[in-house]
Amino acid sequence: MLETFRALAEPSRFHIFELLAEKPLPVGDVSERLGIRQPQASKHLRALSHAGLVEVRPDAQRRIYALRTEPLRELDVWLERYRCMWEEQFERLDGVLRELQAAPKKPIPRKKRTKR
Amino acid sequence: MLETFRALAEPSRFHIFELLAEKPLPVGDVSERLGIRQPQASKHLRALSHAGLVEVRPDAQRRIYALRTEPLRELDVWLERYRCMWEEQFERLDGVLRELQAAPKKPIPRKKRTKR
DNA sequence: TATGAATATTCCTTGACGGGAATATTCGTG
DNA sequence: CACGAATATTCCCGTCAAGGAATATTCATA
Repeated sequence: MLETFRALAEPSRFHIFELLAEKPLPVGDVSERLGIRQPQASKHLRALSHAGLVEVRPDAQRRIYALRTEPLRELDVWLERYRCMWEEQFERLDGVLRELQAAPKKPIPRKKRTKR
Repeated sequence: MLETFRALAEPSRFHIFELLAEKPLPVGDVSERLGIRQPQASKHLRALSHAGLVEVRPDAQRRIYALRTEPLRELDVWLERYRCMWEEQFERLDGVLRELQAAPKKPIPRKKRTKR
């Protein structure tokens, strides 16, 4: 879970991941389509692989990288716990705002920010 | 999206997020229950806030932090694109393995890893 | 308005990480 | 078995982020 987040938090890796969503690609194609150098592509792919987000299939000297969606399934399972809070969220936010604006118990502070 | 990943990739922040899933808490309680110092708690909460994952409600000198699930909704939307690949994934993985083991076109390499 | 509680911010140091360049490795082929 | 293509690894460097300690800020209250 944390590994998944860490891996996808990197812009290039996220980009690579989405690129591989179309279809599996060898390292060369990835580096070319991302506009990054081959070593970086290899590094990022290794990171993604370490996180279980991609899998490798050797093809001669090439290595075809393809998506692995299992970590995403875990992510989905984790999200499941929060789905029930989605509608509730709006109500609470709305409620809080309403409460704050309708009945300000505290007097308005006179100190003003002069930062800008 | 990237911000969400980056924020939750940090163990302490992930922990805080899950803690706040139970109920909103002031900074002191967060730092105490996480076993981290107050300044770090404030910092992490600021990061989470910057990522839109929590919201603040002032209460006297205290600040009550509560979950915001909207980024998770975005995450869910993003996941949507990959859900259709979940069953497909198993078939493909199975297919590749079957193909590799049934008809190895390439001769088995004689170089053996002596790493271990 | 001085005080204490709760929280935020700053400064500092250190370790992790990404990019660049060079080099090593793997693999098919002649 | 030497060579070239594709990829991986290593070394170096600059940056960024996290933790620790100290300090600043905010707020209610007496």
